[in-house]
Amino acid sequence: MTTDPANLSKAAAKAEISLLSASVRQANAAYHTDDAPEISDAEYDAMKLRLLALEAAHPDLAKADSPTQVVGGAPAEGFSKVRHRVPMLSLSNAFADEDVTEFADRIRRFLSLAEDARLDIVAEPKIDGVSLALRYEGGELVEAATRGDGAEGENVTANARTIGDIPETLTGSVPDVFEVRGEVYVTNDAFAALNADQEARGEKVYANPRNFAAGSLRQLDSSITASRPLRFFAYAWGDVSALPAETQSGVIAAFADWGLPTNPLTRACGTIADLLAHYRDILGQRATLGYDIDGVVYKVDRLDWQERLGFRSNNPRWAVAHKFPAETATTILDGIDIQVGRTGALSPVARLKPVTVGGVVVSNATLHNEDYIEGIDSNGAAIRSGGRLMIGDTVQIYRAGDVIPKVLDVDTTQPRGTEIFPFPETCPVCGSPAVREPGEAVRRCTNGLSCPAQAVEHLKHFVSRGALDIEGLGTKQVEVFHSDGLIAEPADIFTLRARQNDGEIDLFRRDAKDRPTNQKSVDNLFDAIDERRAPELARFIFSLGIRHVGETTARMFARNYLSWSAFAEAMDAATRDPQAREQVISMDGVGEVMADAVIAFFDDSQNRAALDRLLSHVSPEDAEPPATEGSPVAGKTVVFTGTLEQMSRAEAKARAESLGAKVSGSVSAKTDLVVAGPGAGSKLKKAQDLGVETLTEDAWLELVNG
DNA sequence: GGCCCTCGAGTTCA
DNA sequence: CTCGAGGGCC
Repeated sequence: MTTDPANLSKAAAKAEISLLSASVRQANAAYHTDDAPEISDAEYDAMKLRLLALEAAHPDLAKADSPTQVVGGAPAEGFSKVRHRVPMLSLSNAFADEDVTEFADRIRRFLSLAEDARLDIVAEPKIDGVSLALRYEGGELVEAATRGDGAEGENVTANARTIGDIPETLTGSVPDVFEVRGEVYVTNDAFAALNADQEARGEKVYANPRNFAAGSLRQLDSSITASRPLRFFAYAWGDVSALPAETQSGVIAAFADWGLPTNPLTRACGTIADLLAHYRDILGQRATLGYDIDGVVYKVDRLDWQERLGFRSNNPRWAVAHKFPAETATTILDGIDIQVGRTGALSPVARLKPVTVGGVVVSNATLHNEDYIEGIDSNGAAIRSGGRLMIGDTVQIYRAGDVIPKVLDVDTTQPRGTEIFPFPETCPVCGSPAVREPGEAVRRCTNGLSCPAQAVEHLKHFVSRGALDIEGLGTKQVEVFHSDGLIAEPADIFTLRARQNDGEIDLFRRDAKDRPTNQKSVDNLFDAIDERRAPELARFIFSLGIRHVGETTARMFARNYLSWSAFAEAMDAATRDPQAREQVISMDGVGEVMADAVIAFFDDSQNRAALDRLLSHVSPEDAEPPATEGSPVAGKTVVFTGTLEQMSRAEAKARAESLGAKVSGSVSAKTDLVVAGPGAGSKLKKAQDLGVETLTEDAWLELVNG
């Protein structure tokens, strides 16, 4: 029986506090380092509550370093994060047979293979579950992580250990470090039985097996995970010290030898015809497999080719997911609303009579733009048999990629709606004219940041994950702060603390929704804001919301100019000097449209004023120069021209950039190196005229391969 | 001028 | 996730 904290002597309280602090700290460490909690969450919570009570009764004994003072990361608040050493990327999709043929053609082109060269491809069912990365060291399971956003996932090791299919120890000769990747899923029978059980007990009912698997894997109490019949298939790998084979199929075979479950329908195919036949075979077995699949995954078998093919920004070039036709549903188009985006784009959204598609109730669907409602694409071709959408129409919808609801077609067997939706020619938020530039699909509000909708979307973009990523300042908070007049532009975010201290504003509102409800959360927010006063250069450039400048382009600018001042000066110069503008355009990946968008941004006095206000609170960090150690071409500007025989242009560019070189499209005095294959013309001549060093493809390969 | 690849900006629901 | 558009090559 525990004693009321207030009745304890000072000495007894002090002793208990020190004992509990040590236990809580130990539990924290055990949880974070190896994710094998030595005590249950309930015990942990009880200890922490007792500690809090003691400290409250004896404030003079509460130490600054008490575990109760540590913010974030406590087990009760969720899982610790795991950074993936090799990113967990998604796959590009194929829907039609032709997409698969194109996939193979693209690979042949990239590798410069003959059209009839043998290209073995492994096909396997795409399991509709949750991706999981399992790290084995010395053959022992040491860590399990969810995919998360691909770069960082959650540490669910304790839960993974409860899954029968996942071996604690691998058998046979396993490399020192081997990160196995695969899918956690649940069989349809088990899902139905357990969901019925959940319902009978009045607990959460899951919409579909995938959600069930995801929900089960993310239980904070791993005894709950243990009670769920989760299964696992291994099909890929991440960080490894060595590979057991030279082909995809060889590695999968090794997985099976090591005691990992692999999918029995995995097969290497020598021709596209084989591949498509296997696809149809799997599609035919779909209903009787006993677990959900949503397509077939194809991977290039040879690992040396996989390595050469490499990655696009978001997915590997050597794999594709051939998706099954999506499930559709029929409902009524009740109306169309217009949303105004960050760039002023007017986007129509369909309001639908709620309907279940693929286990989820859908009541909205994107309609993209004016033409889409009319039933035509950007070339004016019909995109559906029913023609223009009318309010009241019966429509067929599906979830693109099993996620985004879309209108597929009008059900013309049903009575048609009668009301035409007149697409507005003024902004529904601010009333300014909304114009559609000739040749463009989108109609935009012309009021810029003076339009409240654009202003608030701009703020949301500024704090979003790829931009400044301010914790505690999400979509909801930005909306409320904006409408309550606390922030009008990004700079205002950084004066919140000062204005609060001066009593100019009061963020703290116990009654208002989505406003901080206590001093602690206000302070946390201020701290999170202060943490972003020196943002990475790339994030800062992206956060400005310049048209055509997304995450990738911002990163490219940052890599190129390395500091904010260099970037700003270059853009500034380009507003006055046509030659400086040409220099911007000469960057690989930047053309006239992008360059002019950035230049126009810097040329606008309102933007400049807002930027100056922001820069009085924020100092972007200089970007890291690329890793140049041992690279013979670091920092050099390289141009490829002519036909490359041993590698594709894309491959050459990726390789050069990974060695710290800048790849440009045109030759100038700033060019250090021109790599010329056969058939090189004007660029080679210009290089020779300018006295720029030129290399043959062979010489280039020798240089970079050392 | 046309084709292919990539990026940006829009989107849903739990 | 998808569509439209920009950039670069042929």
